[in-house]
Amino acid sequence: MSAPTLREVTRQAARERISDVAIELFIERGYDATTVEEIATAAGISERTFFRYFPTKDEVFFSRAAADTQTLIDHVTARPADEAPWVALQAAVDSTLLELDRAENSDRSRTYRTVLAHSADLLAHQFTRLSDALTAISDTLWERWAAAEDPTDPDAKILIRTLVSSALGAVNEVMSFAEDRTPAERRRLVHNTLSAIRPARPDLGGSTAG
Amino acid sequence: MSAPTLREVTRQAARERISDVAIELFIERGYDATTVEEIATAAGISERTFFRYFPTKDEVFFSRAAADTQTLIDHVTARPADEAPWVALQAAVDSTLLELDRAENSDRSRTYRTVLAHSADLLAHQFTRLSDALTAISDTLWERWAAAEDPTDPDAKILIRTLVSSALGAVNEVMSFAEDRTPAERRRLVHNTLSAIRPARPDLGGSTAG
DNA sequence: GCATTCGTGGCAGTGACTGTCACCATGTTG
DNA sequence: CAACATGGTGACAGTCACTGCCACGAATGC
Repeated sequence: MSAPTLREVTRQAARERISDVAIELFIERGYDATTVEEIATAAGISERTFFRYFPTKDEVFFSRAAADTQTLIDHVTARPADEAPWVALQAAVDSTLLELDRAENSDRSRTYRTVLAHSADLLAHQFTRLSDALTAISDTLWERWAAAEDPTDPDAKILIRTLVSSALGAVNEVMSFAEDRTPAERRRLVHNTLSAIRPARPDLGGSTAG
Repeated sequence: MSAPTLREVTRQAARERISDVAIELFIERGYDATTVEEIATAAGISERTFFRYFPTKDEVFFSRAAADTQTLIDHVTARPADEAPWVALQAAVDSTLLELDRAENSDRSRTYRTVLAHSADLLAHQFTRLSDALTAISDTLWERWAAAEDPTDPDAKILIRTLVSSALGAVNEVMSFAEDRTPAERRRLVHNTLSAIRPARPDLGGSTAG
């Protein structure tokens, strides 16, 4: 987009260095047991400066871990605009999982999940992040649906939200409770679960498989 | 059950008095803007004593607001043990909504939702509470299913979890985004949404309506 | 009457933040 | 080159949720 200033580049580099150090500490001793002061000292800065780079302690974790939900959002956006919401969503979930299961990605995300699972605090914030993703995806799908159908329909938005909620829930459950399965197995589980859902109204995208 | 000690009765009374005062303050000036010290002072106790009655600040809120999820759990438990998971869940959701929509209940829960919606912090904890409910309900349904079918099936537990996740998600979405509808309308929305979900496997409870 | 136990308040401390200020290294301008 | 504005930084004090510790007083048990 716009030319990044020297300052912006430096700042971004600093951010990454801090989060590298932080995540290393999180893995080593857990999120809760790591203080911001320790992160700052390990990164060679003061605690005050840490908070100039990250608004909260958990942001330093999610700055790296949030890639997954963003990928899903991107894949939804990449779908053809005239596709029905539920069809687009299913396809986006499929292709997102396929992408995330690639090589080095899965190592990284397994590590993050471990850190996440050991901190109730972090987990709580993860839920609100999922909730934000739900809103982002639902809004995108709703706008597209509204352009083609009836933008004044009062039920559509909420029905779309529940569909997205189900999809995110399914992915989250499988990722959390089927860590030991192969990526292909996980994808199959998610796919089967989503296939069993047929939107309450055909205009939202009834199953194409009859 | 067991005879409540005099101490237990006094303690419970104190807890209720504190949470009454606290929730009044939350409504008046918002959750985040209310400090524990203010609650304690208003209740005529010290801050230290407050934390002997409630482990955290949000607990004082949820001690009153958690009734809804507990009602759902109860209704699931009340279902016949041999009923398929998804059938039991749908029925439990229906009857729970019916019960919660009764008279004075809905005023109270609207107030709570208002407080909740204005605090990101509180909302995050609400999600973890929903997650706990998800686990409780899923465990109950799984145990029943396992007794009748195959307890060693590796997929069952996770498939049940995704079903419960969808159900809770649907209820949550409707309650959050259809506040302005009539209770009957909300129940219809939830019911329709859940009817559109057919478990990936018939043993988990395919729709009875063909 | 005395000891034990329990509920309470006071107080100090921790950890995540925020506001303020002074310092210093920039880069800019005359 | 000197005066100046700009922005990043650390030090410090303060807030708020929460915890551990101790001492006091009141109810309880023998």
